[in-house]
Amino acid sequence: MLSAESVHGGTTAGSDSTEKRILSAALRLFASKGYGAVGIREIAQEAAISTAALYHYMRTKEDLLVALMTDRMQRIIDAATIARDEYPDAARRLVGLVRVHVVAHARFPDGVVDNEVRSLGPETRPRIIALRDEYQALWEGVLDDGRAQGVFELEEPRLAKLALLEMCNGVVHWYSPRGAADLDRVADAFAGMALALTGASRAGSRLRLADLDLPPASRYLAIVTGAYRDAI
Amino acid sequence: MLSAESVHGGTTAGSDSTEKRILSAALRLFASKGYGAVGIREIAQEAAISTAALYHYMRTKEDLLVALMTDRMQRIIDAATIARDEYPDAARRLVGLVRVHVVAHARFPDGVVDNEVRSLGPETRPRIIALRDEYQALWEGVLDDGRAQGVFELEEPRLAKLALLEMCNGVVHWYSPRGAADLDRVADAFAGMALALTGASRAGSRLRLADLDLPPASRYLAIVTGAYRDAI
DNA sequence: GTCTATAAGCCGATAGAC
DNA sequence: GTCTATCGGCTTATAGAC
Repeated sequence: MLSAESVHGGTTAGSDSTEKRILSAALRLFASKGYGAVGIREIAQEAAISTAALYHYMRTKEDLLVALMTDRMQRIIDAATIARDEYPDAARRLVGLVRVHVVAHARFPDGVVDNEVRSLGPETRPRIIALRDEYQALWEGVLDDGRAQGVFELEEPRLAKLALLEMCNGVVHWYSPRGAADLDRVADAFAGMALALTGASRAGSRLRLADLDLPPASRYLAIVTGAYRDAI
Repeated sequence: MLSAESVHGGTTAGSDSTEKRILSAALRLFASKGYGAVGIREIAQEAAISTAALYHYMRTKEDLLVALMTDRMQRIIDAATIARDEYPDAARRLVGLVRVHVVAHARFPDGVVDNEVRSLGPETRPRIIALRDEYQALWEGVLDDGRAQGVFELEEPRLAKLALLEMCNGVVHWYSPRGAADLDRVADAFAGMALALTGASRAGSRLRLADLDLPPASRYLAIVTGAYRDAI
């Protein structure tokens, strides 16, 4: 049966396992057309098997969605945690979270997680919501720390968290790849806007991305591709 | 046949016209479940008519979506234009756009416009995209003016526009009404964050919402409810 | 594990009576 | 303008052979 772990690769290089082909096809289709608009025939055809064979790997179509969402959430939580823990200060931590989120959403179809929670039934929804809350807690923690340290100036940290996340989520709606340099540009522009939005400052003057002496954007690309290794 | 104008009321108070009931039911269902997940039987039942009668008012299900999206886009363009033209300076204009957008998205199911463009066919999509571009041009104009006036500090105004719009769109995903005072609080928090994100400043110091001496939030609520009068 | 065949029901849309 | 009845096709999911 499908599970988050089973998304990871493990077959000999060259030909993907049937399971991985199914998950890959489903993710691609769900992301582009929406869960409700994708039929299992379509998934089966894209994975080059029959619809009946599909049911050897999954119990219901919704299981497929849950497996994909769980996998994506766990991967981005992993990547975000790594990025956060690389620095102790809230400003650099925030930049890490933004860069990871933007890069992950631009390079992988992670938008399904944000958009398809409503497609989940009452039994599966709470599990995904819990993962989403875990991820949001990461952001909330950084914002609260930054406020306590006097780095951020936020009147409504909870609303700021939601604003930042939605602003970064939006990337999936308009970003289309134009090379790695372009992705870096977008990720850094968003990191800069996040610093501005949170009112980040040091010694009374506005803190900009360039002031933080961070490693090049490729560092964050590496974190994301690491956490998404063998991802579908 | 359905059109944006026909959404406006005109019947004697008390009982809505069949047309309005249909549009109202469709909008509510599309917004909560997504266009693809809603059947015409469901719309018909919610509007208390048969599916056949539905086809007296529309040609296809997609027509229904197009009519709703066109209506919403035109209304928010109207409201945003009014809010923008109340002040000549870019900072107050930006605050007006943000407040109108947040209030409209929180009080009306305007999220369909943002989320369902992918459900449109190749014939209807360009018409909605054109309206969306018109609305975005309003935002872009304010950002460009503010930059020219030295009020905003933006390295990537086009990305800033997208970030601001997505951040405001996100309100539909988490906002649930807790009274008018709460909506004002959210709208003003977002206006403040927009000023911060754009690096708004005057005489070298950061420009905050309170510095702008704007009328109470009810003014923007009035603009929105005016533009959305008789809206479904 | 994968197939063909099919069940049971919903899909958008239409015919034709009133 | 609204109805009942229905078309052809698609939906999720299953039975049973191999």
